[in-house]
Amino acid sequence: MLMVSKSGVTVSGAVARLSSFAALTSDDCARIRSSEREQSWVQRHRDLIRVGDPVAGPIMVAGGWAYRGHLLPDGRRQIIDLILPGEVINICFRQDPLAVVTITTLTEVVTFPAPRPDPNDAASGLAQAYAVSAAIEEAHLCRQVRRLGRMSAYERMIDWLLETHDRLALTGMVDGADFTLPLTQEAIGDLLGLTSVHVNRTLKALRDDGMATAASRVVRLHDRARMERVVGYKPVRTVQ
Amino acid sequence: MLMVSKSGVTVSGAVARLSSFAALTSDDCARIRSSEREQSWVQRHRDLIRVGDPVAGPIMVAGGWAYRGHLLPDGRRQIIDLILPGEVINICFRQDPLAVVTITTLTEVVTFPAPRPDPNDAASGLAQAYAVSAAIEEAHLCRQVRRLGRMSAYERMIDWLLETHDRLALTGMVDGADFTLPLTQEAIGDLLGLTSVHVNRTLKALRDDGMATAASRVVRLHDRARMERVVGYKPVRTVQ
DNA sequence: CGCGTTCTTGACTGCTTTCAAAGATGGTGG
DNA sequence: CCACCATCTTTGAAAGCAGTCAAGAACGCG
Repeated sequence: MLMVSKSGVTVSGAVARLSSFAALTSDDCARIRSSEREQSWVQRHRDLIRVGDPVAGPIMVAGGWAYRGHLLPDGRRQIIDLILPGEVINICFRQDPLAVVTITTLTEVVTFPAPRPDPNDAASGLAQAYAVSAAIEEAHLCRQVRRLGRMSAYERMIDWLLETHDRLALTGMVDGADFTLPLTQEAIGDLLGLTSVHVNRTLKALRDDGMATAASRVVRLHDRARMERVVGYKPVRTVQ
Repeated sequence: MLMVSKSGVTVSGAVARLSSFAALTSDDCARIRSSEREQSWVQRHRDLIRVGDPVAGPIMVAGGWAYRGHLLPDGRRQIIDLILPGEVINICFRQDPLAVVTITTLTEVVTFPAPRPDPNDAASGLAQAYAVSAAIEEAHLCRQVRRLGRMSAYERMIDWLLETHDRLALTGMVDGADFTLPLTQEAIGDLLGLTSVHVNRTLKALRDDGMATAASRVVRLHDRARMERVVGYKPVRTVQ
């Protein structure tokens, strides 16, 4: 009865991800599972949250892909970072905060309110899991800056594919070296600071080099070891 | 007796900055001022904090410039974001956290431990000020991604100069349209994802266009209005 | 089956890098 | 006070990576 979109995770994936960040009580897990009932569907290409909106509380993205992004006055779009199914957004440590950045869906998305941790216990498992999740999000932001500032198109693509595979693995959304990637080449370009034309050429180069293929929404990493070597890849550390 | 480096702020600037984020009690301010006594000096080009180091508590950078950065295996350097005098680093909401990124000094730097907020009162003025500070830091990260991903060298330079002027103004470190910028053109390049040669050319273009000059460590914004128009500049909102 | 979106490829342009070398600057010691 | 040296800035010429423009092919949805 509780269905998620095609690119969705079961809530189990999301719980597994948070559990790997901090020890959740069985009550925590139960609260997450029960809030699944309050889920809402959002069409693709819709704003989930706009800059300046009040931040109501943490939100679980149960299924579908979204992004934090920025539109320049002349129409150029930059995708700041992706939000993958099973990840939690709107984690915030300020009182009565306002959103700093707009979040937009790339696919149809299913969300539900994630349980708020006990405000009197900042050390609770749930609060810690959210804090770690936020820290990892920030680490991904740093990686994104590094990618855009100092890597060639070829390196950016490799680094990002590896990172995305690892992130999806946390919620069990990979199948060996394969994963589903519901992004157009234009969206990939807006993420990696390239044109869609050059994304296409770069993917072709990766294919010709036998490193990875991306066809009909499925990515396969053929030679992960070599990809890691080319960009000096290190997974985002678990930061405690 | 308590001296700071040439590019330093008085602690008053740092207190003013935090006070603009949340209402600090006079006790908070007194605690900040009194911790100034525990200050330490760090030479330029030294790591203040290394990836994986345990995070002891918030640290005030009372004087000097530093950066969060990443070194690629082949020596390329990316400056993720700058840390300006009067800003607080190591703000963290995890239990027993480890540093996610290395922080390195660009100039001689003076730091002292910033007071820890009451762990039982997440709504205290100090805790809120730190939380807002961290949120603004993240907003700057997003701006940085946008700059690197979708702006030309010319636009990046303008956008960054405007942002830096605004950030320095929070601690009273600007003199009208002027401010001191203790960075080499190579460091600016590592920040903006450019070579030092192209930084030089870009600054020349800005000078020729009558927008801004940067000579002997002093930047002057000659035509802020036009600079803002060129890049569609909006200051980082106060995010509550 | 038809239409809009997305992908693919070619040819050409141009912004930024690379390589190189000369000039300015600033700090240090004689 | 000045010579000297390292560092930083400035400029030119040439190469290259990625962007732009354009058009045809493939795909997917109704």
